[in-house]
Amino acid sequence: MALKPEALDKVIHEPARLLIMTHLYVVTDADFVYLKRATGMTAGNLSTHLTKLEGAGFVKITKSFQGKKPKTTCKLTAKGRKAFEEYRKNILEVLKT
Amino acid sequence: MALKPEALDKVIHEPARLLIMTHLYVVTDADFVYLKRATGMTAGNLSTHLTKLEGAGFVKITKSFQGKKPKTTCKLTAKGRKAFEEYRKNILEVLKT
DNA sequence: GCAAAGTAGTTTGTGTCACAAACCATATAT
DNA sequence: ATATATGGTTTGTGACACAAACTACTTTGC
Repeated sequence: MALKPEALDKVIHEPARLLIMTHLYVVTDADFVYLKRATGMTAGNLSTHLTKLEGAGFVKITKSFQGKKPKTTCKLTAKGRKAFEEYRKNILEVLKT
Repeated sequence: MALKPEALDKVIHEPARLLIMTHLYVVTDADFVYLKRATGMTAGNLSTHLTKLEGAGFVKITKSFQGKKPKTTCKLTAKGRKAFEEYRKNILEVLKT
C-alpha cells in the first residue's frame, strides 16, 4: 500500500494546530481571543502555533486595534485551505479500513 | 465544541505509529520484516516505534526463530485495538465539518 | 494620582522524542 | 578469511510542544 507517513503534513498534523485549522476552515476569519476560548489553549501555546502556521504560509495574521485594545485576526490563506483539504484527504485515506 | 487536542492519543497519533497500527489492525499478526516493507520505514525507526507501542501496551511483541533467523512477530493487544478505535473515532470527530 | 488587577499577547527554558546513522550478532556466499 | 546479507537495537542530535515568565498597555478601585 505504500501509504507514506510523510503524506501527513507535520505542521497541520500536530493536534493543537489541527484544531486551529479546523476552526479557521469554517469561518472567514477569527481573532486570537476567540481562538483561545474555542480551542481551550493557553495564550502562549496559541501564539507559537499561530506563528508556526503563519511561517508555513497557511495562516495570515493581521494586527489592529479595537478601541484601545490590540486585536489579532487570523485567516486561512488559499494555500492553507488547500493544504488542510489535502491533509484531510490523506488521513482519511490512511484510516479507511 | 471543546474538542480537546489531548483526546488524540499521542502514542498513536504519530504518523509512523499510526501506520503501524492501521496495518496491525487488519491482520492477526505481522512480522518485523513485513512491517518494514509495508510501511517503508527504516529498521531503526520501526524498532523504536514498536518498542514505544509495546511500552504503551498496545502491541505484543514475540521473538522466535524461523530456521536460523530471528523473527519478531507483532500483534495488537485488546487494549491496542480499543485505543486505535477510540483514536479513529476522535480524529474523525475533529475532522467532521 | 497611583497601585493593583485585567487584557492581549510574546519570549524563554526545559524536557520529550522522531529520525537516521552507527552498531551488534549471526549466517551465508566467495 | 573476507565480504555481504539478514534482522534487528542503541545512540546522538536537532526539532519542537508546552507552560511559565515576561512585556506592554488599560481599566478599576481607593
